[in-house]
Amino acid sequence: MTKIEIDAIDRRILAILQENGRLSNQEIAERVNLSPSPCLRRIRRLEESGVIRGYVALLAPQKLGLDLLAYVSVRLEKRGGPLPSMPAAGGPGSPARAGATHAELFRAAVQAWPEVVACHAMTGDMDYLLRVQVEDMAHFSRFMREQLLHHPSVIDVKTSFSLETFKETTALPIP
Amino acid sequence: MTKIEIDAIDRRILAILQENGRLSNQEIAERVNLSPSPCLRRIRRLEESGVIRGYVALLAPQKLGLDLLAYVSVRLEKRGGPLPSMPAAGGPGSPARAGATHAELFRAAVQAWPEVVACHAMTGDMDYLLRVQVEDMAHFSRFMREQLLHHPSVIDVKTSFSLETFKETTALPIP
DNA sequence: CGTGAAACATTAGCGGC
DNA sequence: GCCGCTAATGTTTCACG
Repeated sequence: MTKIEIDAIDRRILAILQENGRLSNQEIAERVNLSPSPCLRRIRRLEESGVIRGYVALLAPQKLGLDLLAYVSVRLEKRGGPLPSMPAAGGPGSPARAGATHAELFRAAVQAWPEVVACHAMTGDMDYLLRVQVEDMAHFSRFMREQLLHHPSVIDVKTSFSLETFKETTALPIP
Repeated sequence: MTKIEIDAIDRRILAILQENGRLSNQEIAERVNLSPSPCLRRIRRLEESGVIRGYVALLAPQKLGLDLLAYVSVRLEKRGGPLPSMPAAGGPGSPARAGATHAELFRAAVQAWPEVVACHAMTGDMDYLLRVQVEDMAHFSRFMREQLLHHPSVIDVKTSFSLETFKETTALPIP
């Protein structure tokens, strides 16, 4: 987590790459009025410092048949863990660990569920907010029944469905 | 919105590009056991059909000083628009249009606010869910006062803050 | 689907401001 | 320190078998 100086040119480079991560270094260099080598040096510096976390392709959920997006608020059991003391419990491959708290177990489960594309601990009545992307209501129902509600740490859930998405960007407002 | 067939190799290509959108075509071709040209043809087809929406760089909010993430539920005025009938109201550059509904005005405002990185119409008590990314509580407070609560269509808001993000991926679960 | 060749892009080293 | 040039290397892309 090295501290890093970001000047006006760096900010322009970041703004460009947030919109199109596949532009060639030459193209970017032209747009920021630099020659290719210093431009590339800046990009590498931004990558190595972690300001640029990575490059990804964005897919269209509907084209893949992922027509249902839900936000699910979750409340967890607070006291102790579900396995108070089982020294050698769970064979290899079991996610359960002795001494694991409800929160730890829940977070590990969330990592393993591909339909959960985001999970935050939140202020307010509920403990976690999950963003869940699935094909349809049948899949959502199955996910709730067999995964989320089946999880021993989950006490309560509240779901809201997205009717329509009006804005959805990975581009952050660069200060 | 052309219908498109996606086979097992296409799915592997999509999975790879969702993780790293900057891999060379050669590298991808190797991983899916194809030579570069048919692999590139598949990628182009996925791009042109819209399954691949685009390529972006992902930035680290904290490295940019964007330390506060909030989810804001919004309820809108339902009846009529704020300008019931002003034939030529609003100079050039004004977003207000004669006959615009509250929902239309609100959505246009959301598009123009860079701190709002996502906006969905939702089921449940509230009409919209906004994801808001800002530097700190001072900026959030200013955004609420001067933008969101100042908007004529907004009746009521409820905010939850993210305490910690445990999962956050742009990678969709390919069915 | 695969091959090969031309066009293009990336990257390291070096000199100059 | 940061910029820009050059030259070698690697990658993309297209016509064709």
